[in-house]
Amino acid sequence: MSEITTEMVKDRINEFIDRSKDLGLKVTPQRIAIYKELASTDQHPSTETIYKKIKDYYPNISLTTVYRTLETFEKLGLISVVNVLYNAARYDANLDPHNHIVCTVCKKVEDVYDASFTTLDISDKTLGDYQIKGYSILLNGVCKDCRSN
Amino acid sequence: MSEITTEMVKDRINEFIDRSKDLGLKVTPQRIAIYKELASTDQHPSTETIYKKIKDYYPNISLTTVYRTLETFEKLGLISVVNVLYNAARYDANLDPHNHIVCTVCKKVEDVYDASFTTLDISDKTLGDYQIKGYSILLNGVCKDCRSN
DNA sequence: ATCTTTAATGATAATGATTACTATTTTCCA
DNA sequence: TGGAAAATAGTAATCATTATCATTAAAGAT
Repeated sequence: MSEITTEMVKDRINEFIDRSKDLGLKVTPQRIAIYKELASTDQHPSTETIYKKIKDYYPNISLTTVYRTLETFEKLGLISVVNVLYNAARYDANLDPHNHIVCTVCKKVEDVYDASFTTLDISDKTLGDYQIKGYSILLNGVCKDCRSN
Repeated sequence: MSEITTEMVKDRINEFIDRSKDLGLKVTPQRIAIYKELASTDQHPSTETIYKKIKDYYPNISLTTVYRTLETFEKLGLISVVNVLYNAARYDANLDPHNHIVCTVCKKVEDVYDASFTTLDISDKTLGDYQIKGYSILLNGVCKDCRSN
């Protein structure tokens, strides 16, 4: 939670290698480096950020490889994307309290009106160095259209 | 909630015009068109989608204008962005249940471990045509660094 | 109604993020 | 060890967004 020790990272890399073998993924130095960078931080880095870090000690790794590898890891559930809807900004003129559900396949977003999601008490709560302004809940699933294909 | 009637849209456009005047925003046909498109749908469209819709009846509107205008509206609170973190994919190797807080200024993302956010009961719930797989809560605020600048 | 100031727009270029393509290299199992 | 299949590197192409700047239009003052 607070500190990520080198021991913890080692363990997670070993787990990662085992899971890769189970999944039939080839274990390459690039993949280990990419997983290691991600497992060593709680900063939720972008592809570019990970790429730059690795470049320091693995100068000829390709940016394309980092993109492809993160996508592969994500599809297999080895890592997760913080922001599923990272492709393009999506807007909403409806300012009433509500939340959203996104189809993880086609990225369609629909409104969700559900009291149990709009009554979370975060009033005046302070987390770390943040004064919380609000929150949004994003449910995820696969829509009917995408299930039938 | 279910239907957006032309009456409702008219009302919202009138509100929009009033609020624009209050805010010192010039009321242009482009801005009305953009607001109208957004107020007429619950589809959470992208900039490009809005642009294409308007093109049909306003062929020489500029894509740049749509980008600029949506940003302006958002900054003034006339509309909202569904996905604050739309700039680039952000990854996480930590698969333990937790949530995130994002600084709306610098887009930094930090982990939040708070039982009240990880115990939402959505098990087996079905919403519309979705089978819910999971959910994520994104708190938002302004971090210490960004507040002091 | 016209003038004037100032903001908004349109067109295009530039940048940033991501994906496609392909020849070469590497993993890993027989 | 040898070879099939998968992964990588490098580059080009595409998609989303932002910057620039000359032109146009909104809105208050005359």
